[in-house]
Amino acid sequence: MSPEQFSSAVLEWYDRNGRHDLPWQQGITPYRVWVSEIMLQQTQVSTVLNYFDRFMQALPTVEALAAAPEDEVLHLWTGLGYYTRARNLQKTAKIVVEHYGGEFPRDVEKLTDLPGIGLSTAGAIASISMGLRAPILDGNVKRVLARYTAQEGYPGEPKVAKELWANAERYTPHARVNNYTQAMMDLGATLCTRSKPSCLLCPLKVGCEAHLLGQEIRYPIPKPRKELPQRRTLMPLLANGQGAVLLYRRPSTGLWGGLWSLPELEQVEQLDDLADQHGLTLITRQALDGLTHTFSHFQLAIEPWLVRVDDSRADMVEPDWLWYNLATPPRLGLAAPVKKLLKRAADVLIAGES
DNA sequence: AACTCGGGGGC
DNA sequence: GCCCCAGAGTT
Repeated sequence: MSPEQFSSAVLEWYDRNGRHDLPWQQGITPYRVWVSEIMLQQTQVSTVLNYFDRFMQALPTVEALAAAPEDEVLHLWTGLGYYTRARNLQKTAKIVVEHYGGEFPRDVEKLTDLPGIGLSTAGAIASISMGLRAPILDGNVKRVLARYTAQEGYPGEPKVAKELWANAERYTPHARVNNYTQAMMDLGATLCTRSKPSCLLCPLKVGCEAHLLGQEIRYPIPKPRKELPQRRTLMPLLANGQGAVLLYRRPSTGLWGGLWSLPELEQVEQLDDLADQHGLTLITRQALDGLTHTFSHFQLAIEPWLVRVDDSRADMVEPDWLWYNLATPPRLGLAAPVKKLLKRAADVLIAGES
């Protein structure tokens, strides 16, 4: 789509389906738009709704904000987080009052010089409250454009950010910029969402490269993951003469809470201690192929051992321990890699007996 | 380029 | 429990 077709489609959608009732869309002034934009930095609309009107009622003008005690401003901000925003808000209010006569400068560059106002927020204030043709690139627009252009690379990289900004500038129309800016944010917030985007309702689906590829979720490319911490553990599968493996129930809280799992050892020599604790006699041991299991916060390398034991002198009733019969498996919760290992053990034991 | 600031919601 | 959210400032 040409930039004209792009912005027209977005504006038409906005007129029919955009949000027009948000508090900061009423009685639009640079002051109200500015305060809303600062509140909305890294903060969802539903959260800001609980703060905006209260803030405006207490401090209705930039002069009131400039003159307020800092404690009052922070009080009005309590619970919103990122409290530097509140302090910068008042710093900027004082500058606007003392240096600009109470009127925000109609100039993106001068706006970005004010504390707490970066390029995107400056663009939003300039376009929405002043009608200046200024692009924005907040999280919503970033997502919409990254998908529309199937933008490769993590947007945090300067090169990628530069391309996204260039596209943001390219598609920003000369007319109705105020509505266009709001429209792009609405589009990103309501249709072009991070997960489960409503592409069928999207005015840009015709030209959207990500949609064309069926890869909407792939964009924007997420921040590169830091390498996960590595841990290792030994998991012995103690198999008795009846083809059953010893499991224990993990504490109800924490990792694999309440699930049944295999014992864990740091080194194979600890097998003797483990056997002693359960009154077992070791017969043979056999290393199985290792496997890795990835958690959200670390990666676990598992070294499984199939260990045949004699349990004839074992105490059968230990709380939170049981013999899991591989031929007639009971129905209980197993950690994923444990389930996998039990299947392997069953295969080996059956193959070994036949 | 990486880190910090923060509370809340989605999955 | 992560990731992400109408980001910006600091190191």
